[in-house]
Amino acid sequence: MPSAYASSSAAAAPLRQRRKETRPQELLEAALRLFVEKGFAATRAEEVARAAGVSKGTLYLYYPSKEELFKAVVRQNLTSLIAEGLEVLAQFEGSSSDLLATLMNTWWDRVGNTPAAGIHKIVLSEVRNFPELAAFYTAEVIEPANRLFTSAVQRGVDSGEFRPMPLNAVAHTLMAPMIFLALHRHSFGACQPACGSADIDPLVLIHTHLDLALRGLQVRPSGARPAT
Amino acid sequence: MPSAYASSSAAAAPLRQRRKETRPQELLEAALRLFVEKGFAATRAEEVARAAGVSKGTLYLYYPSKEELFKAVVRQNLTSLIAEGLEVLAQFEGSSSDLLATLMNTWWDRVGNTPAAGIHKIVLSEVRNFPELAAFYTAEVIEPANRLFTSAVQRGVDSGEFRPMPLNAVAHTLMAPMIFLALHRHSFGACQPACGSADIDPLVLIHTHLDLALRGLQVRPSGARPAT
Amino acid sequence: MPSAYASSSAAAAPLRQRRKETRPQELLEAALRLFVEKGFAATRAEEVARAAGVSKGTLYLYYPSKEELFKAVVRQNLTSLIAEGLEVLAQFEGSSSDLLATLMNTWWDRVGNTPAAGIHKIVLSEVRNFPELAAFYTAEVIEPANRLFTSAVQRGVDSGEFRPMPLNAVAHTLMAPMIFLALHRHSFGACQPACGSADIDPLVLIHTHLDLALRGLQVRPSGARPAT
Amino acid sequence: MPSAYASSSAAAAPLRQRRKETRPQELLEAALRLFVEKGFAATRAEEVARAAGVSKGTLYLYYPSKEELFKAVVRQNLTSLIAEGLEVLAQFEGSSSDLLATLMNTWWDRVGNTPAAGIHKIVLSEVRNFPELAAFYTAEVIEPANRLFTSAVQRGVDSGEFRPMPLNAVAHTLMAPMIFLALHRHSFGACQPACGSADIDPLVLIHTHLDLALRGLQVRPSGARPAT
DNA sequence: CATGAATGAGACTTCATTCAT
DNA sequence: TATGAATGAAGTCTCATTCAT
Repeated sequence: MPSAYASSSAAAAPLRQRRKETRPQELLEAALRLFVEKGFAATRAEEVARAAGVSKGTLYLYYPSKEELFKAVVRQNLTSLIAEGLEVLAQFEGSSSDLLATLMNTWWDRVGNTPAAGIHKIVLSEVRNFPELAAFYTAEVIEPANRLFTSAVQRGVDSGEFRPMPLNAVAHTLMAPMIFLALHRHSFGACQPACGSADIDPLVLIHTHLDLALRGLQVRPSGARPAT
Repeated sequence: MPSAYASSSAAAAPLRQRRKETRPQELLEAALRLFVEKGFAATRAEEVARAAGVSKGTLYLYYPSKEELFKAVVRQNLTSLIAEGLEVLAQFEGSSSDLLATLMNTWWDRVGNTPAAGIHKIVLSEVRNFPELAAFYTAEVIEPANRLFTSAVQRGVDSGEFRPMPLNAVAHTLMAPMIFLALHRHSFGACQPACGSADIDPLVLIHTHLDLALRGLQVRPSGARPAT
Repeated sequence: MPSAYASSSAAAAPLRQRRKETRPQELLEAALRLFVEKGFAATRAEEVARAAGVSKGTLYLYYPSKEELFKAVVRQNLTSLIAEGLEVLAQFEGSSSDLLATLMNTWWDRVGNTPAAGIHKIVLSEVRNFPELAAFYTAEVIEPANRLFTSAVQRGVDSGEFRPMPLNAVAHTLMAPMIFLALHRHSFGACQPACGSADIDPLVLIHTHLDLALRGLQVRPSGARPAT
Repeated sequence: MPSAYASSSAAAAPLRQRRKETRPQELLEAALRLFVEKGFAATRAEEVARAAGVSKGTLYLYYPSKEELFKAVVRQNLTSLIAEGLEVLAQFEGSSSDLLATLMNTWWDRVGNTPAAGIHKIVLSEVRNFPELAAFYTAEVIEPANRLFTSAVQRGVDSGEFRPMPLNAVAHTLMAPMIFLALHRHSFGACQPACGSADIDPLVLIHTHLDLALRGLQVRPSGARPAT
């Protein structure tokens, strides 16, 4: 019965189709996790494929080489990283202290505390072997993040809320403790519990860091309290 | 022609020099440089040997495996690091603000600004593949450094100079910006000039960071100025 | 020219044949031959692979190490050996002298005169470097073979056909000349013709050995003649 | 004081001299033991040197290569092997049965039960990688031993004591059980106790073997008993 | 599209041999 | 003569990549 065959294959097609479209995503997720866990070189192509539920050959159907897969992982995770931050800044109304507090807490919730934070660790570890990624990552992640925090600080200075200080250095100082914590959680933190600084409570860290930094920034630190 | 012979033999470096005493040091130096540059996995054993001016086999005369070489690099560059800081703390006389400023500047001069700073980057990148290294590094580097800064802050709190705050979080916040800068200089910073946050002047960063942090810490931040 | 294409494609053997089913057997055969010829250590893994018509990597697809390949060779060539003899013993009807004669002739046909006899030579040569192989080979080959001959002699003693004698020593004495001949053929015998005791006709040896041994064993040696 | 120096160096010289002359012997002994234990390929040149109490370089002062050392080991141990047997045969007076019994017991005491028996195992294991040894060993050891036993049997046949039988096959049968036992003791026997046929008592074996073989050989086996 | 058997360049490591001391 | 540091060819094994099915 031709019609029966036709309808059955027609029914199956969408599933295949959907599969085909989600494959890259599944591969990138598996690759991200494994690259973060074991590093680029120590992760075998077949491991990634298996973790994504496909065979070795299929991986190469979507990415021509392990290196290209690596770059794709970085690129794909960058778009989300960037989108996160810019959203927040755009429509914020309130004091600049509250803005910084919101940025940090949001970053931690949406990036630092998710597997995506591992992306920074991989890039940090591997850029020297993938020079082309450097400019890319700098332009797409580091610079925007810098601008984000720089702008937030500038906003506070303009309004008279913050003391005037070297913006780049301040932005760096504001971001470093959180990113550094995320880095450590993806390296030392993965071993024994309480190994390294993994025993630091991220929320306490953010609160304390804001407490310190805002008091340091504010012209009149008296009443300022970070909003957690 | 005697003179010809003399000059030629003077020019020809001996192919097989016997230098058991200095070899380990030379190998460790070459290994440090290459591991920091390319990562552990991407550095071939023979490269290290050649960089140290010896053959592949000679490397294995001194270190039984590439992994042990790596551990030796870490160990050698750490022993001195730890001692430095503890000394400073022990004999310091002056305000705790000045103590923190001194610690940071010293760290930058002796570690952050030397190739040894690259060690932290390698360890961060590779530690998940070397579980035993994790415990070692945590015990020998991370914990002592934490204790060092924790003690310094505690000293300030005890003397009434600093506000009481969560010590671990404060210590982390104090160290992160500097170490993070060092990490970046060994990854993004090695590519194009002014790529990443490599364009931040370390001295400005330290000064600004201290300015912020001390003002945040101090009970009476009015007159406090970091000593650079 | 279609015919030209056809003939040329028929002549060109496919470079990458997929034959998962038959590969292990081919590899084991090649390994047996080479190990017997050159010894375990002197045979390179790649040689075995090439001899089986595959590449180095393919060998490791089927056997995780050269040592495991060696063990597989031993196992494969042994399982059948043991079964053979036990069967013969089980269903034999006739005098014990005839049983011994049959066992020896069978062993020579199925083992001594086949490449499998070389196995004993390899194991003998290499066993001190493979302690676990020693236990395996002893349990799977030496002990069963001893039991086989011991039982056959015991059978003759029980029926009054043979004199009572130390069974282990008799079994050893019965097997030694044949195995020893096989050993020599795989060592000295492989060099020049008529080198060593390779010039001994195995059939004459077996006949003579049986003639001697049975006459020695039998209570009434008068009429006994080995059946060749 | 020149005289003091002179006399002291004169006193030391003989020691050195003696040392120099015993070195080869010490090296050969160490090499024999290690080659028997681990095989030729698995024995490192440095091991041999250390076992002989000298450094790696010194070994090469006496033997130009590991292969030559191996050949020297074989050669040196052959001369003694051969001498042993020929002596015995020459001046024997008594029955041929007693002669065979004497030959076997002597061989076991002087060869089979000494480390020198290991020589046969090494040669057996390695001849195929050292073809030049084959002819040498055959001519110097195997053939003489064959002649020795062949002659003894011939002697018995000539005197009417033994039945006429194929001499080569009889000689092989007579020697095999003892040599085979020695081989096993140097391979399987070195592992766990009671591993392989190592649990056979050599004296029981020889006695039983002679009991069997002589009874098989003798025209009138009635009164014959091997003299142990 | 998907598979996984097959490939082979390349990495780590060993060790026979050399040679400066 | 004796040493042992140094060498580098060679071997085992891995794994990114290809391709017949």
